Amino acid sequence: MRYPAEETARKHDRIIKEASRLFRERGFENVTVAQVMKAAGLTHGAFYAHFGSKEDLQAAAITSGQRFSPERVPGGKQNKTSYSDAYLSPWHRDHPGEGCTFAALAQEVARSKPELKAALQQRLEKVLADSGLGRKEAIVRLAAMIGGLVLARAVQDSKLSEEILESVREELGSR
Amino acid sequence: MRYPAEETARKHDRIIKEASRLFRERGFENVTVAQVMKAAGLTHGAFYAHFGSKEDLQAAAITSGQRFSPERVPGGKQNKTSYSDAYLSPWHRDHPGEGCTFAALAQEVARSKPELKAALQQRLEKVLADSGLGRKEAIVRLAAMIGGLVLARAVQDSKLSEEILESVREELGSR
DNA sequence: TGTACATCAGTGAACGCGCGTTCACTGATGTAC
DNA sequence: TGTACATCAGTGAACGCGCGTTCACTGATGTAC
Repeated sequence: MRYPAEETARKHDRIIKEASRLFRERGFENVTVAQVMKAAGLTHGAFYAHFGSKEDLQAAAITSGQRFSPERVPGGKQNKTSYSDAYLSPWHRDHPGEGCTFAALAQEVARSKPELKAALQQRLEKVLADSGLGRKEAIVRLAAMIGGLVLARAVQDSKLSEEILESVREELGSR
Repeated sequence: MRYPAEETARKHDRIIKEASRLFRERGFENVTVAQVMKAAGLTHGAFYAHFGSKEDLQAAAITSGQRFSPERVPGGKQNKTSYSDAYLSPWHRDHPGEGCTFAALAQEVARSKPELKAALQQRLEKVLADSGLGRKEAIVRLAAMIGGLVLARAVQDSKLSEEILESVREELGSR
């Protein structure tokens, strides 16, 4: 049946939001269209009323997914914690679904079609512009944070994981 | 039919080598068992005479895959180019199959079973030990290199990609 | 040293399952008159 | 304002394809005697 236009738009946003979360959590390949739709409270058949393909949804998730913010980290609302400290926190490591898109999906994007790379690039340019730092410094600091977080997530031993986070935290803090 | 033991061992190594290359190039999920076996000059049915499952092969590829080395970069044999300059070269960016395992597969490993994380961790410890640097400095530099390379691979515009590589290269060079 | 037999890497067909996508159908909304 | 009809988001079954894995079979190798 037909639904009010406003309600449809809300559902559309919900699909993107849930997709963005699930994709970061498990990667594009490990999330099915049906899972996204279920998380959005719909059935999978309705998906194609909103997007042309799963790949279109991936692009929308990269473009419109919410940004990582230190305020999301528990205890991070007090402005004691710097951006890099929040980024390299155990909480961020353990919650990729609520975290940085680059640290979660960049490698998959690197193997994907130009459209996805373009979406990620646009997001990156925004992050660099909003950093309040010089362009080169913003790039270098972001690279270190991403590399550190990715490594911390990929090792088994939590001691080593903490050591990685702390090493990069210290390095970026002492400037 | 039965084959000489030595020949079988050579085939086993070839499977791991080709898998390691293909996995880094396209990611675990985008490489099929049949493709690996074909690259190794065999048919897919023989795979289970060598490995218990695709996941076992992933672990073997991480453990035994060849390391990235500056000598593999064209023009990198002359010791003019430092490790970080070779790592952050356009050649490395464009040849993930011959490149760093962490920059190619760490995000997928982060979402995988403990066995894969353990394999990656072992590899990481070896890299850190062989770096000839202090532990903290080795971690920080590696994180920056990985993050830089991953970003450079994930954007669409080659100008931006070069800018990322150069920014991190400069940063790591000036020490 | 020679002979009989067990082993096992390899082949290629087949199985089973999951996933992206399609499709016939529904019925409230929005529009034309 | 009221009525008739077209629209289209949503449902759930079904399709088609690819992939990991299994299996019956082959035949040279390696072993037991």
